[in-house]
Amino acid sequence: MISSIAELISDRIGTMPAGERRAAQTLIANYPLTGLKTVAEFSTAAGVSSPTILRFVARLGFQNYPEFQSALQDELAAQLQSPASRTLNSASPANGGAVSPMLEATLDNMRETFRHLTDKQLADIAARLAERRGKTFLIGGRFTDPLARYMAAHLAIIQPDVYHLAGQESIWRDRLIDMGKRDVLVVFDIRRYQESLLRFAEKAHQRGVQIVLFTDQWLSPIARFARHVIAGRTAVPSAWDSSAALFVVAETLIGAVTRQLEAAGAKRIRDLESLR
Amino acid sequence: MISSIAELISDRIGTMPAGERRAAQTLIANYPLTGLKTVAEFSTAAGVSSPTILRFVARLGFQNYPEFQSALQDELAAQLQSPASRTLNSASPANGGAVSPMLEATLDNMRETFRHLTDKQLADIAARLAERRGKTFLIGGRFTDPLARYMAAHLAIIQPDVYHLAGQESIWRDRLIDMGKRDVLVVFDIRRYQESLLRFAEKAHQRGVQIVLFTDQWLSPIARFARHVIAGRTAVPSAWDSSAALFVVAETLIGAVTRQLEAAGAKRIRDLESLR
DNA sequence: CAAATTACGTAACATAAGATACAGCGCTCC
DNA sequence: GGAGCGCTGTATCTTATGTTACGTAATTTG
Repeated sequence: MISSIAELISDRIGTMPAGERRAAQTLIANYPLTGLKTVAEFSTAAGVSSPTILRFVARLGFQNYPEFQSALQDELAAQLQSPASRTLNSASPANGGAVSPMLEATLDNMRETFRHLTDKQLADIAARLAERRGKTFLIGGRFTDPLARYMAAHLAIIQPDVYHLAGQESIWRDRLIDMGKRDVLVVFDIRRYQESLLRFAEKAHQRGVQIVLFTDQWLSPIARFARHVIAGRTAVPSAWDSSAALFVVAETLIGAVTRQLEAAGAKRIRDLESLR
Repeated sequence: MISSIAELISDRIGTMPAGERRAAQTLIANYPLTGLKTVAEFSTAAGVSSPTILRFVARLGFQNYPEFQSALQDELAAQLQSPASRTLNSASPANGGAVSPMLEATLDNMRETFRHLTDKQLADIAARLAERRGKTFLIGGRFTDPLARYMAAHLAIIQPDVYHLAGQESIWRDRLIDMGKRDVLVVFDIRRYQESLLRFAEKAHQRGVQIVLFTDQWLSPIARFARHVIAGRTAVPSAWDSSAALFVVAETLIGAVTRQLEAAGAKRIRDLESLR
């Protein structure tokens, strides 16, 4: 079974004429980057003419050059998104037993998620959430609503005016009237994206509410209205998508906000304690 | 020092207008592949127009789009040649910030949690949950209730008689009357352990209910009554404990139960779809 | 050794890509 | 509430990219 283009090439390189073989070797030499460049660049890199390159990709079975490039990009995307295959996880060496591939995938998802997330982004979002000028609303979809609850439960302790929007759509909608420019709406929405959330986010956006979106790597349509977008990896060997990466980001944010509000928050926590 | 384009983007994303920010977010979401496609593809992926993409790359300091793509390719080439540096340097190398320790601690927690958890234990619990002789109840504490909800939301799809116990203590207590030997109660309880949960678990235990307990490494007193105990690591450099490890265990279990119920579950899911 | 076939490059072509000009709109700031 | 500014999208244009046709050179075969 031939799965990658590299394999396909080495499979057929024996039957190729000289010029095309040079093209093949050049591509393999620093795969797959040469293939992502233009035909002209590829051809000069290989020291052959453009038509030779085109005949080369035609021989591989592609209809035209763009199709060939798309295939390479897809392959690259698959590689970049699941480093699992190559990353011989150094941190869990003494693991003779087949520990859950689920765990491995989840750990990879988290690393990947944070790789695409800079400290600055997180700090910006934390600052926004810590800024006590307005209210904070949290809402989630079918499976992600618990994440919204989790975050709300923590934030509500360290600062006032934190509200989790639960229940029926009509209930949230009525809360829109309380929402304005100074407020923040945290939305969790992963595939399959929910129409109701989109409608709600749009209306909130129209009212000037700043939206922080937690979504998956394919980006919920709500990204359109969001001030900040956090794209978490969700792919795991299961029938369900994993929200674990988003959960960790949420915890990280909770920690960051807590740190920023330390002074004020500490007093608040003392006050809360004394209320019990 | 700004070394990668991803950093450059997150550095300037704050100063960008809405449309360009969407472009930036889309690119970061699956970096760098979107940037290697054509302007048209990039623009539709981001939901903006082509000129916005071009303005975006111009703002990053590139003369034109091809120059931008070349830069991305160079970066990718460097990455592909030394896969080791990928996981290390990542998108946030200069990590004076407090983000990475949080992630590292969380990842360690998960590894530790699973190290103390055998495949057999997980399989046993999954089997118990998949066994459709009785009902499944889920309940959680102040911060862990969302985990119970999350698990309930998934289990309820693949099998009947799954109930999340929410709201006031008196409400759960009344549900005890429906619970018996054939039933399973999943409890989430981490420090500071809640009296109310303990009381409830004890009564359920007296009625012969099988208890599956998610707790921290210090073990909630409910462990005394539990048939299965999952002890997750919770320590992170934050004012709060982390429930992330328990979350991942929960997801793993959801996956395992789903697999066991595959045949029956698939039919059930089809039936559900047809109800919409 | 000669003839035919295949491979390769040059050059012209068509197409699709990136770039630009401009107008409308929304937003912010008086 | 009004004026100004800045952002965004549509439509147009230009560039350069991929593609094809054709002639020449190399290679193989009878």
